Amino acid sequence: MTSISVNMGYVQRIVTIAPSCPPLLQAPLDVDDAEQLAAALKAIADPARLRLLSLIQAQQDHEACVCHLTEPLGLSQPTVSHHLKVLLQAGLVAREQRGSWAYFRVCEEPLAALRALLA
Amino acid sequence: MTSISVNMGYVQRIVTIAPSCPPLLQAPLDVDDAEQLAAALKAIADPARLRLLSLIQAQQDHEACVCHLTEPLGLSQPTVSHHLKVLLQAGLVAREQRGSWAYFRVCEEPLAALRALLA
DNA sequence: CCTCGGTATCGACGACAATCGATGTCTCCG
DNA sequence: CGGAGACATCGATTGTCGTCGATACCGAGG
Repeated sequence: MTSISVNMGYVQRIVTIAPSCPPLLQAPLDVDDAEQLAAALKAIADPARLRLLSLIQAQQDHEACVCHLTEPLGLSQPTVSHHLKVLLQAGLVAREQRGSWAYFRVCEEPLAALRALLA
Repeated sequence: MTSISVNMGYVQRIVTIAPSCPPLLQAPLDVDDAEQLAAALKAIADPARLRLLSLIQAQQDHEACVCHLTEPLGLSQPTVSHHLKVLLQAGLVAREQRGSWAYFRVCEEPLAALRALLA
């Protein structure tokens, strides 16, 4: 089962794209599957979040803390933190606290699952 | 070259995802590439539009006119027309007028291009 | 403890997008 | 040419989202 958490408005909740959810063009999507897939896609349909994923992956060791991301992104620290939260609750990044710093890594599995559902 | 038209706000414009645009996790995305990719993703990050693509593809002959889509979608005709316009300008569907009816077909190439960029 | 620095949350604001009813446009057909 | 039907556009409304400054939280080090 492919599990993807998504962001529904500002009320965050966890959903699961069931194994029965067919690829987009292979069978008519029911209402629930469409909403879940759309929510997952919304999590990455933002230039700041796409650049965040790309920037994190571009670091050596493929991880970064917030203070290394605000300046290359050109966004304020609260805004970066907000986008990381969206990505975190979408399951697209993982967070690890080490001392005072929070390190983020990209999770590639949900991205691969999304790719598969676009077929 | 992979050409994808996208919807920027309500001002529609055509952009091209250049061949130099690297897959998301293989090199840091520059600002323009990120905006274009996000705009293309936004076109499909909507449950109504995902269901539209799915519904059109589920018809025999893989095409449908608007009047066959409003009822299974549960949306008004102007709303369906609006979503089809977004998909049309994103290059994700093609429109063909035959008599009084407008037939829409899914374009699979842009979807494949999007999948490739998520790697 | 108390401060300091990194990060998250809050509240507000402005922009955008999904939806609909009303209306316009175009095509076919009598 | 005039009516009917299919579809697009317009205008208005409502909800959502990206952004930031201010502030709260929290671990580390003196």
